[in-house]
Amino acid sequence: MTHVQLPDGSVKPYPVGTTPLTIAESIGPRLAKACLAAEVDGVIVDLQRPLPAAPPERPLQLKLLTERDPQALGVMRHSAAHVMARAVMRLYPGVGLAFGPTLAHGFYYDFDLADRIREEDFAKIEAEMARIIADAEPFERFELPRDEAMAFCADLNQALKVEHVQTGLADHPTLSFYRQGEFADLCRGPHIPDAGRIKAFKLLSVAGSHWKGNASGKPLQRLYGTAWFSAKDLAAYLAQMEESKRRDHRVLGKQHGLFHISHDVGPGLCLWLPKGATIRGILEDFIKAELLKRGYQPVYTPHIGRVEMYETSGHFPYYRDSQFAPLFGHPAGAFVDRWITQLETGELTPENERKYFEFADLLECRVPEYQLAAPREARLTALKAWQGQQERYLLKPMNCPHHVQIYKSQPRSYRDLPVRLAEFGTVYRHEQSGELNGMLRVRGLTQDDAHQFCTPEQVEEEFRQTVQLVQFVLGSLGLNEYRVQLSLRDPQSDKYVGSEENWQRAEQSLRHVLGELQLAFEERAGEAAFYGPKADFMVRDCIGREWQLGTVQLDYNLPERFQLEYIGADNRPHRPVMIHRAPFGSMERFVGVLIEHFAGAFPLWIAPEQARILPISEKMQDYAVRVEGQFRDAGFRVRSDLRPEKVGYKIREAQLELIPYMLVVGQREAEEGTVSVRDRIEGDLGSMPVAEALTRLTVEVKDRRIRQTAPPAEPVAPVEDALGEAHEY
RNA sequence: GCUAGCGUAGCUCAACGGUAGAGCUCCGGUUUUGUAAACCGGAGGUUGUGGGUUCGAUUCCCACCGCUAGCUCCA
Repeated sequence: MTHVQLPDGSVKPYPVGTTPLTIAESIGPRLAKACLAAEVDGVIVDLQRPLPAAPPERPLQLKLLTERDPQALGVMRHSAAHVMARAVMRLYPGVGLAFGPTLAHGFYYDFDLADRIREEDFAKIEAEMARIIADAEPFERFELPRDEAMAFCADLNQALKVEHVQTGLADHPTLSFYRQGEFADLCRGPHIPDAGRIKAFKLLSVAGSHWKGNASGKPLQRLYGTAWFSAKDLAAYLAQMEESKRRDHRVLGKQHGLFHISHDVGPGLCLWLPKGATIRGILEDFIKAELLKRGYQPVYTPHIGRVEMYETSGHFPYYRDSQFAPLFGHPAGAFVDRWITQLETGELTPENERKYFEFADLLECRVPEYQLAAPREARLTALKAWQGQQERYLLKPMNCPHHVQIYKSQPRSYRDLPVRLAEFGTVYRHEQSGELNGMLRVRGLTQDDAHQFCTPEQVEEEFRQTVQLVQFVLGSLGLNEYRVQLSLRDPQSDKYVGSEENWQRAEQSLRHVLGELQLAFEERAGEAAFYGPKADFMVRDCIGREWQLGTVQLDYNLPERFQLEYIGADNRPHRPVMIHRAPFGSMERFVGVLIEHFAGAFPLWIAPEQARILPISEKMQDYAVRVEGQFRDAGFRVRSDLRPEKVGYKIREAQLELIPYMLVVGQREAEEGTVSVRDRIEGDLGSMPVAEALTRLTVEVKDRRIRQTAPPAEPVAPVEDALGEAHEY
């Protein structure tokens, strides 16, 4: 017998091998019909999956999943991926199947296919899918031992699946498959009972991908789709995608003159236009004031630094590929650099080496110690010695080494700690061209950076305060929904530096403080920086999209590498701990996210132009200018629209420019000393004395009030990790 | 960087082998205006760059630059 406990708490016995479906039927036919899958002890399974034995004192926890459960949505989408693959196989015979997992809002399937799938082809694939769904054939699970499974995949001509059974699933003695009509696929499942349960779906896009996500792996075509339990849900999702498009910061940034990326300056290099710069300046002032209150000290550091310093920090060797090339003082600098690299990797043939040697002379790079007959190590030493004597600078990819030098510039006592050095530091990173995206991913960015140097005992308190700062900062901008990701190292990987002990200590501290602050956080292995673990703030915007913004990182490593010290109470030198943190992340990215979050309609305290004075006719110009002066004197960013246009035209324009307040002034206002206030959200608020309007706006700024122009519809919720590692097979 | 698609006036788009067009913006004029668009006129282009095919290229081909989506990456 097995014992099953339902969500209402009741425990009932059933014969072993009973399926969730049978149980559902025993409860009621309507439920049985509505069920899509079941959750047994937290694991989602097929309705037809026999239940294992369980004693009455530890019954199986069974939850029957219907359309109301988000997990069921994930299961259905995975089935939709199978349906799509089946349709593609019918239309493109010989297609190879890779993986087809679910996503937060849909699914994809990777295909190995010589023909190019284009968006024009979607209609016919969707039509084929619709046929398959109309047939409503069941998904049937079956299992095979490894050898048979491999032979089965080979028979189906699915080479990638065979490879995956051999490699990724090497430790699985038996493998499961799902069959649906003529279509069978290696798959962990689970699936919905039959394809007829897919009520609304749509193919979204096609793009390239690689086998097993490896950039050098076999190129595949990835077909993206989404599926829902009702046409209404699908429509809501598509509407949200439209909304994302409407909020695109690149479009709004251009429209409202916030920033510009010029072909002539270079890709990924952001030009802040006056309005964008105003927004950034306000945010910077806001942070600076906050840092002052919290004991930070401002510093400024140069945009370049010696390569050797970044070799010490580890950034240069680790991130070489995504940095701008070093600036060499000697014309042969880059040449010698390549020479060294080739010598080190053994790529250099004796003949080429002779050429290098001759060419070096032409470039007036004289290395007398370099002997072609000498051992390789000696030749390398000679070249490196030459290189060491030359000027070699790096555009700074990180601020930390510079701040470390400031820490080191004087002896430090434990009484001085924590030392908190803050700088809006601009850094340059040569991001891959395909990664660039408006302000969200750029090659030159300014971090609202700071480095805190503290004693090991102070780490937790310092970390706590820093997390609270990030919370305060995000909250001030109306970004109140976020989750914290605790990014830890991948114990398998060798990309991390530093001792095991320090890593454990650092990870433990972060975990402890986050727990204490009662912050919901999830741990992610393999996401840490190479020098330490970090807490990343994943912020949800008003239409439900997540952005990684602020970050707080713990670092026991750089202090080690740079031999940082402070004198302790025992009068002996000790090693401090560093915290790297940036509440916004980068100004570029943060402002980009804010543009999308507010759809360009910034709250009054941030808006580049807070109010515009609109005289009814040219006769009221003098009064308009006088009012403008009064607002400007009170610290507002205002201007007057003195063009000889009708007021309706001026209002329309100001409204489209998302100016928070319009102050209409005509004959009446001029006589009474009032302004007619128009709010961009509420519309006409009527006339009021200038002083009253000033107070109104002043309060709104002081409270940093956030009023959305158009409160967006309830975001379509993502299905989180519905099937975990389902794509593994 | 990879795969695919795309680069036409300041912006949004049309023309797709045969003299490059519209709306908005901009400029000039008329109108002196009361809460989302007054009217008239004008200017604006080496069709991303460089080659090639052709009598003729914005259109077809190649290379480069850039943009977009996705992949990979993100200190």
